[in-house]
Amino acid sequence: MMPIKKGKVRVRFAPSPTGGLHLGGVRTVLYNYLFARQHKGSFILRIEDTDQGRYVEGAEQYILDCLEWCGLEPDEGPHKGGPFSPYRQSERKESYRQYAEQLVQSGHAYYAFDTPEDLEKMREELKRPDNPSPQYDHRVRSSMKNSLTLSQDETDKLLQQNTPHVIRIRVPENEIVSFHDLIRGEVQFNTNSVDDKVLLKADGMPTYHLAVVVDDFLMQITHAFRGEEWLPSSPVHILLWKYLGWKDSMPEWAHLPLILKPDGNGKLSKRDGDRLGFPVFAMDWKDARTGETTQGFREKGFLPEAFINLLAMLGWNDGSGKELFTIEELIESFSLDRVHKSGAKFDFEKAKWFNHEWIKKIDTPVLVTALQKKLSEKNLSYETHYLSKVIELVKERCTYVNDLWEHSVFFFISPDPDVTAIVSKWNDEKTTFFNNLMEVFQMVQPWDSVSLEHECKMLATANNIKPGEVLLPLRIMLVGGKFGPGVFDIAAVLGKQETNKRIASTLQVLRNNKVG
RNA sequence: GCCGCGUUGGUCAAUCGGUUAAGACGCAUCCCUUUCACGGAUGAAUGAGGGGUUCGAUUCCCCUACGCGGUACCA
Repeated sequence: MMPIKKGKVRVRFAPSPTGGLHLGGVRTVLYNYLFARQHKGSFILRIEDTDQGRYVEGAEQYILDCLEWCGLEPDEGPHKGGPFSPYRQSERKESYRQYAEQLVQSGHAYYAFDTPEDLEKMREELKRPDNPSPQYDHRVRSSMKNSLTLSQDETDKLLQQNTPHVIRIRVPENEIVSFHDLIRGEVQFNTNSVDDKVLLKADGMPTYHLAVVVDDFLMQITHAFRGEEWLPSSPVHILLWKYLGWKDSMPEWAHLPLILKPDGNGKLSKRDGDRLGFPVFAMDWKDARTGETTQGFREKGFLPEAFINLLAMLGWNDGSGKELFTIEELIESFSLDRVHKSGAKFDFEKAKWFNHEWIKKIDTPVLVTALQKKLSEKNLSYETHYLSKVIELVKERCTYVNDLWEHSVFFFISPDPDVTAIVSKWNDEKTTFFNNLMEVFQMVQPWDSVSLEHECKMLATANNIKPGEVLLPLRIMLVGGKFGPGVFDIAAVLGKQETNKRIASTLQVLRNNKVG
């Protein structure tokens, strides 16, 4: 059993506005959500709606739509408020400066007046083959223009003149920062390899480093889950919790393994999806810069249940070999100590398998609704009862929800039978047989698959025809080609009138064909 | 370069010192189905390398190799 902090569990998800909700992002939300639900806690959505200081149109709505589709409803968030409003980054920006100033007062941060050019010059001058990217750290800060090297008067003067400046954390020399990660155990860093990260930018906006710590503290977050790419900056965050005097309120950390591209290694990116032909976003994602839209899992025809299921299994399992989980079962059995340490390559074939399984498993009405939507696009309308029967027959052959239509068109539109496969073997005996079959079908009671098959085969035997010789023709008459579920199942659903109508019309086609 | 994290079949992975090293996806073959799928059966395929510790290491420790992540006034 995982040691849980005292007090109510509070977890948060804080997506950036420019990335779309990709696989890794959704998995992070999912694990947050599962953990919160399991511990009867709160799942908080804190949204970043600005990028480089500019408001990103539609970012918030996109995130909310994705979460809704996935069924991962936050308990607190920008759209529904909560005790720690506001939940939008753009509405919180005013409050960060005081915390940065507080750190300056206590000696754990300092003002830095270096211009971007100064920084570039420093990096260029200190660059060595064995140190290609020099950091602004305890070794170099003494030779830079900041409140540690300037006198108090000079500093005050620069501040009064509104000289552009940032506030940087003053990382101590040669100290060990260690913390416990719920997934990785004890993790240690020597502060000598940690640089003096900017906390407050020249435009007055906080960097992520300051913002997460302040926000997590103010929102009383108890458990912080994020991608493994954040592990290297965690010592900065730990130091901030300590220097702000909040060490006792620091959340438990969990750095989740990365989701990797299927070929080669490396983090999965949007480009990999484009390149390899599969979605990486939960829903269609329109890139604000290029105006390009990339297809999402929803639009591709994935069931949210399947999407959630496959994502949950990418980095976690319950140890029993079970792979199909409902969200309730996931809440029940999820545990952080069974989350893997290493990244998992995304396998789209396996993702398709999950969806296929879920299409077979999900309640028919869900699929009926999906099919109805497609039908209304075609200006067709059928009653639910009929659609349910159709879906029962075709769902097991569908990988995507969108396949339902293609696999069932012939139930709604009379096919144009492709007689090429049967015309060469056609003869008068078969014409007679099918004429008789229509008469037999007219009488058959009850109109179900078993009776139809029985009557058809009886008639064939009586006419000295092998059943196999008439089965393919019958299929082509009813569905138009060599595909689809069992012929008699199809006939049973189509009904007496429609079945006979299709037999008759194909007979007509064959007659014309012969004449022609 | 430095710092950190990781390494069981092609992929996802079980094993928490003793197993013929599960299972799933994919692949191959066969069966079922007088279509196509579904389904069933079978098969090929795995502990990065080297040292320890131990009666015994895939499992614990160290080194090496490899991979990934970070090294920004991006997140």
